[in-house]
Amino acid sequence: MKLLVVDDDADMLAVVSFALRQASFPVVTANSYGTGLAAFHTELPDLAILDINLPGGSGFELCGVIRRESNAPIMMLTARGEEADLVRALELGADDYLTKPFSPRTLVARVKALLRRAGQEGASPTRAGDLSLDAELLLLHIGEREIRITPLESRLLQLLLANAGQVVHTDRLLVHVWGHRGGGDRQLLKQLVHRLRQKIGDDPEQPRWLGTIPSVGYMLRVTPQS
Amino acid sequence: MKLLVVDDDADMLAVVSFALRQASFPVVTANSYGTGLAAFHTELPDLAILDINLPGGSGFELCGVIRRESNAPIMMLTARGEEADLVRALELGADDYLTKPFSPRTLVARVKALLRRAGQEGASPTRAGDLSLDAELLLLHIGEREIRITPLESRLLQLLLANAGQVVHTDRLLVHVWGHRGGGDRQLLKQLVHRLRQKIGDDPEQPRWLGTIPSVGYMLRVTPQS
DNA sequence: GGCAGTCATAACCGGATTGTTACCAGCTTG
DNA sequence: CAAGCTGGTAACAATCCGGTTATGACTGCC
Repeated sequence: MKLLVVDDDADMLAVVSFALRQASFPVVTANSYGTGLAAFHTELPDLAILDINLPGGSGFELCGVIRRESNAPIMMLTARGEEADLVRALELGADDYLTKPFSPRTLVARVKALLRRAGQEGASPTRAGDLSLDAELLLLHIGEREIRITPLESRLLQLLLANAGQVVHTDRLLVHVWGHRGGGDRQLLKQLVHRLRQKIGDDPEQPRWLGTIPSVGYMLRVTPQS
Repeated sequence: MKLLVVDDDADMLAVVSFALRQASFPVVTANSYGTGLAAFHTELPDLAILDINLPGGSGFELCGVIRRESNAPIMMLTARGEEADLVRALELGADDYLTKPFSPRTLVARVKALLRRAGQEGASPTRAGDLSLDAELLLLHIGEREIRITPLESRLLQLLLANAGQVVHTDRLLVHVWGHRGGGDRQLLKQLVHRLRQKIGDDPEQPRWLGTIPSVGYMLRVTPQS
């Protein structure tokens, strides 16, 4: 669970991130079109909050680009009296908007509403590289292939995809997939990874997708292995 | 695709329904808590628009009740300066709100955004592919065939048809058909699906219509199985 | 009462999914 | 080198899940 906030106004950025962090959301920020898009790619947030006026390109364009790559909910921030623009944003794929000024409490409530809705409908496939996961249908797409996976494998992939290209620590995987904290259950994870690797045809020695980082965790590779 | 609008103000009701009908949405209306809830049960709309002040019970309560039974998007209508209440509504499960006065264009845009998000745009409630259901007469048409079905089977098909081509989660089916929340009664669903499959002559191994998605739910296939 | 239709409940089966145990190989460390 | 860690693999057991069948309660109808 991670949120991205893009705004060129430093004060606004501070206020918004503070409110969200108070509500215990991890927040990533950016202050321009370029850095915002880059942050979206590297951080893969679960929700994006975009200002309309951005250096380097409008929030509309950013909204459109993000929507083409992802189904993460998008919330637009705007000044008063730009209703026409708002309609345009919603048609571009934004999910909600707030007119400045707004209360932090409202912001948090609407963010929660968007996340709850997005989470319910897991119909939105998450993707990274040539992998695309449909957590609800329990389907994994690898290029042309379509592979049926189990609920546990889906949960595993969910976390790995959300942190594609980054190492995910063993303990985090255990907590996310099984819920219980603490060690002792590494064996389950070994099995799960092993079965998943077999299913997608991955070689642990030369992993194309599921890389092992000894004594740390696993990582989903996004760049085709050189 | 059907929308429900609940408001005790006749003028508001007229304006809203007119705007939505202009955008070619079928609209059902109600003017109180009781009639609203009843209409929701009988009409099974894909989206509900609720005023906060209703005779017979507040829009909040109605929102909560609906959310407990369905995942249909809910939009709240409210007068200015009730922000605290809005937060409450969003926490209760509402997905969006509009403050009066609002422009019809905004209303339609936000309704569309909600529907797109819910992934139900274009779904037709009573027919899909070569299936067509008459819930009143309890008749199911498959191509040329006409099959008599039971009330429970009708309710099952209703939800599946409304989400044709999409997986419908077991819990949602249970809630829709029997009304109980929570699991434990998967057995009933097994039976119901089994009898229905027998009736329409469907093979669970190679389902032409009623597909099983293990550990998720059932799905009505719209594309003739290759 | 007899009958047919509907629905709830339970039991059983086979396959899929998941948990458990064991063993092996490689690496680090003392 | 031995001990102890790691991760990969295999085999097996327990459990879950959906399909099937059987049975009984309940209803409305003749």
